Amino acid sequence: MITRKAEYAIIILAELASHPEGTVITSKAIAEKRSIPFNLVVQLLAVTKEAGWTTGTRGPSGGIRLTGDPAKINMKQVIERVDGPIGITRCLFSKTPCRDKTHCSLRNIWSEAQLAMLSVLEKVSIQDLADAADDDC
Amino acid sequence: MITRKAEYAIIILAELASHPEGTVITSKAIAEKRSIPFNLVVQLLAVTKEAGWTTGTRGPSGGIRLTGDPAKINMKQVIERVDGPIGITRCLFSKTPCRDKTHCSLRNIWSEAQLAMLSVLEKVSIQDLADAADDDC
DNA sequence: ATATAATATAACCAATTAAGTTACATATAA
DNA sequence: TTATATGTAACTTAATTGGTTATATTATAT
Repeated sequence: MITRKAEYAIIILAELASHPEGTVITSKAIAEKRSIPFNLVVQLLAVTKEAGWTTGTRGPSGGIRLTGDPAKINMKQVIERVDGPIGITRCLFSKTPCRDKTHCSLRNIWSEAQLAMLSVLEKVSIQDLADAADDDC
Repeated sequence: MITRKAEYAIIILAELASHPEGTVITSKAIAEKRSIPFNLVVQLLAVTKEAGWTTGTRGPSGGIRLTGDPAKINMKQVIERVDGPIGITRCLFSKTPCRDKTHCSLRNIWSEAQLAMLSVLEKVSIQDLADAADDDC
């Protein structure tokens, strides 16, 4: 399962993307605005920083901002950064050869199903999400 | 995540489907042939029985057989029976309205991604898997 | 300078879930 | 009537998830 943390990270990035460029927003403000536990925001910003997507400036009047283009960050990338490799079944994590032919063809199907899912998530960027927030629901 | 139990159930059903009609196979034989813990086979056969897909006859020379047409059982159905409702994110389980618009559009994307995955799993039947076991890998 | 507001980092914890086990009950063919 | 098979339920253990706590570090406003 895609964890809540990954979902939070996506929301945090979308929040940052919807802010005027050049301005910063504090972790606390993000946490309050998007109803995410403050400590988790901080924790996840460490991940996004590590990925090179965000930077923070400390001290009073400090805050967080995006470093790059949110149109170039897609949902799959964020999920993988936060949760690690994606696998809809345990089977897809193992690198050992198939146990038998049924198992092997099954693996191909898991793989196909997962690719179908990921192709959707790859197509949606953080920018898309920031834009969507303006549309009707 | 799709659990290993669901995967086992699929393998068990495929094994049953690849047996000559009218014959039975014991739980123990299935367990050994497919390298699934015997107790899990028994546990999962309770689920497939409940679903109306298998029946067992007890006593010596007893065993398990399919009740219906394996072409009419698809992978999604089996997964849902064993694991319960499928959801690639926690979000998709909740029935509460969206917290905000970003969250809402995000939910739509999760939903779309999940549907893409499920449409693959819906298309593959137990019969397909039993047939595939004969093909090359 | 220094107090304060902010990010940064790491370790910790409780609840849930996954995977498998154990124990026992029931039915039936030989 | 006994051995062989399925059926049912409760239990156990390890990993994961979601979140908390604690502490360190940095930079600005006064």
